[in-house]
Amino acid sequence: MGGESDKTEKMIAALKKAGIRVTRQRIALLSVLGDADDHPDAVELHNRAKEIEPSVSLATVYRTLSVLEEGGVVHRHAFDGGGARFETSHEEHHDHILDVDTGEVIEFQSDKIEQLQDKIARELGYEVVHHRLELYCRKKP
Amino acid sequence: MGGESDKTEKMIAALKKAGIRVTRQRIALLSVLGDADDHPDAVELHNRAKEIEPSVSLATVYRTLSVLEEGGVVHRHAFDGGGARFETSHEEHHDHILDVDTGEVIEFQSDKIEQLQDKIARELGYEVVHHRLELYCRKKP
DNA sequence: TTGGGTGCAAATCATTTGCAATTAT
DNA sequence: ATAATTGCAAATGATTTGCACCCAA
Repeated sequence: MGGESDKTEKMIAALKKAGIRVTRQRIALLSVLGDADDHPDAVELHNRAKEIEPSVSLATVYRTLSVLEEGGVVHRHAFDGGGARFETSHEEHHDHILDVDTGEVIEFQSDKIEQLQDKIARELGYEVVHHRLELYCRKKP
Repeated sequence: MGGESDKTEKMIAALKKAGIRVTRQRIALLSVLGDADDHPDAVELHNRAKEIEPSVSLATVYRTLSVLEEGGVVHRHAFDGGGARFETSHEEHHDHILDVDTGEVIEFQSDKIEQLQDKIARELGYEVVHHRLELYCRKKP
């Protein structure tokens, strides 16, 4: 009965469905994740979650993030510098541009690049399991 | 006078030119780096360097790798899992395929992908400072 | 000679884990 | 009831750093 958003409700339903216990601290974290449109790290998520549910510990944030990642609810990114950053997984696959000056993250998607990756791997006798493409960029003057 | 390879001699010359002191431990590390065709991490490089110069400490390996990286002599990669891995910088830029089963690293190069990256960034108002493309792959059956 | 370089041990940083207490089911 | 989940603090693993000694130039 909290004021969770639609996105959050869906994630909570996903947990229940997967037989994972829905705790106060998990609801807080899911709510924070659902609202975030940036790509926060664990400490930032902890700070935000504490405002909703002061009892959440950083350890639980880390543990829950791992559970959510395994469940496909969030994606973990290891961008250059600092710790891992997270985002709720939305339908379409995408890669990231990182503004080297501001740290801002922009998402983009390119079928062409994906196809070229597959082609390159195939020609070398491999198939791509997953990949990582990050463009560290600066705003054009 | 040592049994250093051509590659190693060049790196030593580069250090001298840059006014960086050429020490016993640095020669050992450069020699190990010159011989490596895999992408070893700091601990592995330390193990190999100790066989040439038993006095090298892991701290010095890390310190020297940072110096070499700043000097453009080596490249540091942060692949998924474990610590950073290093390679001597060769002329041509390239990206990496990582065999998820064996950990093996294969290099590849694609002008087409680079061009697409630039195009995508440009259309979003950015210019690419540097990028990172890693294909985590499995050998085709 | 002398300031940069080194080994060692202690300090960081991000993340994980053991354990006793709590709580969702 | 009872097994999953939690908070806390201590442990981990990779990397960095302070400091007194050492050695390349």
